[in-house]
Amino acid sequence: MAEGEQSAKMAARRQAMLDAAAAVIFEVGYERASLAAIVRRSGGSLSTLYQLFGSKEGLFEAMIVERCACIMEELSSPDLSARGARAVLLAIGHAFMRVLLAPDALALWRMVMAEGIKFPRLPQIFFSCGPDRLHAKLAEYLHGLDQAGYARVPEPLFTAKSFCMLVHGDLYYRVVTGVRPQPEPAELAAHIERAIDMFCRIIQLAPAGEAGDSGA
Amino acid sequence: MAEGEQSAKMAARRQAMLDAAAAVIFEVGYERASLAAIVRRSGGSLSTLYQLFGSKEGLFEAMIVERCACIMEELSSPDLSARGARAVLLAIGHAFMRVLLAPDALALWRMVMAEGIKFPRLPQIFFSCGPDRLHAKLAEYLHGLDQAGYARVPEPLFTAKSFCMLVHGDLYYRVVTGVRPQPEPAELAAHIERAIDMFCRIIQLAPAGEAGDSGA
DNA sequence: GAAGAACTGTAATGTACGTTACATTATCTT
DNA sequence: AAGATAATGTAACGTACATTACAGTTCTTC
Repeated sequence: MAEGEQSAKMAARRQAMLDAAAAVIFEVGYERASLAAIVRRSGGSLSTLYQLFGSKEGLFEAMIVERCACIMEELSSPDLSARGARAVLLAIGHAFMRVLLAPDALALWRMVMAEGIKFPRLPQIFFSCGPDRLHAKLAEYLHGLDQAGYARVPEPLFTAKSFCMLVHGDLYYRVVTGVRPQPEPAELAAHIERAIDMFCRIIQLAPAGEAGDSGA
Repeated sequence: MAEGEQSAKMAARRQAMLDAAAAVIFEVGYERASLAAIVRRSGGSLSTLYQLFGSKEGLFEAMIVERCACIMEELSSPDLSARGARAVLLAIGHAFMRVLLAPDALALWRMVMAEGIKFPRLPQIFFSCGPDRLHAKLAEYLHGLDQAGYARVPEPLFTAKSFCMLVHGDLYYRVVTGVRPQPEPAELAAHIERAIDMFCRIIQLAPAGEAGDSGA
C-alpha cells in the first residue's frame, strides 16, 4: 500500500501541476507563463516539475492533451434521446455551445490557434478529441434520418460539419476573441434556434414535430 | 522637395519595418519575435524603430492595424456583377475564401486569437475591418433578393453571417491550424459549391438560373 | 560648404526566466 | 528505527532580449 500511496501522491501532484499550468498559461499565454508562477500555484517544487515533465514544453503538451480529452469529452457522445429530430438537433446544439463557450474551452482553442505552429501535435490532438468525434456521431445520426426518409442528407459528414458551423456561427468568434461578452441564456437559445431553423431547411426536415421521432 | 523626400524616405522605412515585423511575428509569434531580428530584416536601426513606434507593443499594434486594413480590403466591396443570384453568391464565396486562405490572413487571424487577450483593440479592429463590413454588404444584397421575391431572407444580417460560416466551414479551421494543407483549387471549388447549395436551400433560392438576374 | 538636425550602429543595462546543481527534509522499505 | 530513496527549497548559471545611451555618419538647409 505504501508504494500505492506514493504514486497516488505523485499523481495528485502531477494533476495539481497540470491544473496550475492550465490556469497560468490560459491566462497569460505560453511564452509569458513562468514556471515559477506555475509552481507557486500548484505547490510542490520546480525540481518535481522537471522530473515529471522534463521541460516547459513537456508540461505544456501534457497539459493541453489532458485538457483536450477532459473538455471535449462531452462532445463525443451527443444526447440523441429527445423526441423528434428537431428536438434532438436542438439538444445537440445546446450541448455543443455549452462546451464551446466554457471559459476553459475558449482558452484551449486560443492556445491551439496560437501555438499550433510551434507544437503541431496540438491541433491534431484537439481535432481528433473534439470535432472529429462529434462530426462522426452527428453524421451517423443524419444518415439515419436520411435512410428513414425524414430528411435529405446526401453527404452526411459535410452536412454534420455545416451543422456545427451554423450553430456556433459568428457568435463564437466574437466571444472567443473577446469583442463581445458571453451571451445571456435567452440570447444564446434564440441564436441556436435560428441556426437550427436554417439547418432544418438545408436537410429539408419537416418543420413540425411529426417526423423523426424514432428516426435513428 | 527636400522635406518631402525626407518624410517619404522615412515613410518607406516605416513601411519596411512594418513588413519585417509582420514577417517575423507571423512566423514565430509576438513573444518569440525579437526586435533585433526585425531590424535585421527591415534595414534601418533599432533607434529608428523606437523613434517610429515607441516600443515593441507599439510596433505590433501598428503592424496589425495596417495588415487588417490591407488584407481585408477586398472583402469590403464584394463583386455583385455576376448574372444570377447563385452566381453572385458563388463569386462572393470564392473571393471570401481566397482572402481567408492567403497565408498572411491565416497568420493575422492566428495573431488576433493569440494576442487578443493582451491587446483587446486588435480583435475590435479586425472585426470592423473585415467581417463587419462584409456582413453588412452581404446582408444588404440578401435583403434585396428578399424584396424582389427571389428568396426568403427574413433576417438578412444573421443570414449573411451564416453564409460566411457555411462557406469557410470546417476547411478553414483545419487549414488555419495546420492539420491539413491548403486545398487544391478543385477541392476548394467543390467545397464552396456544396456550401452555396446548402445556403440556397436556406434562403429558398430557386436552384436554376432564371431568378435574380438583376435581383439587387 | 558649414552648422545643425536626423538617422544609424553598437554597446551597455537591467531584467526575466528556463534549466541545472545541491543541500535539506520527508517518505518508504526492511 | 536505520538506511535508502525520493521530494523540496534555494540558489546559481547562462541566455535572450527590450530598452536606453552614445558616438559616428549622413542628409538638410541656409
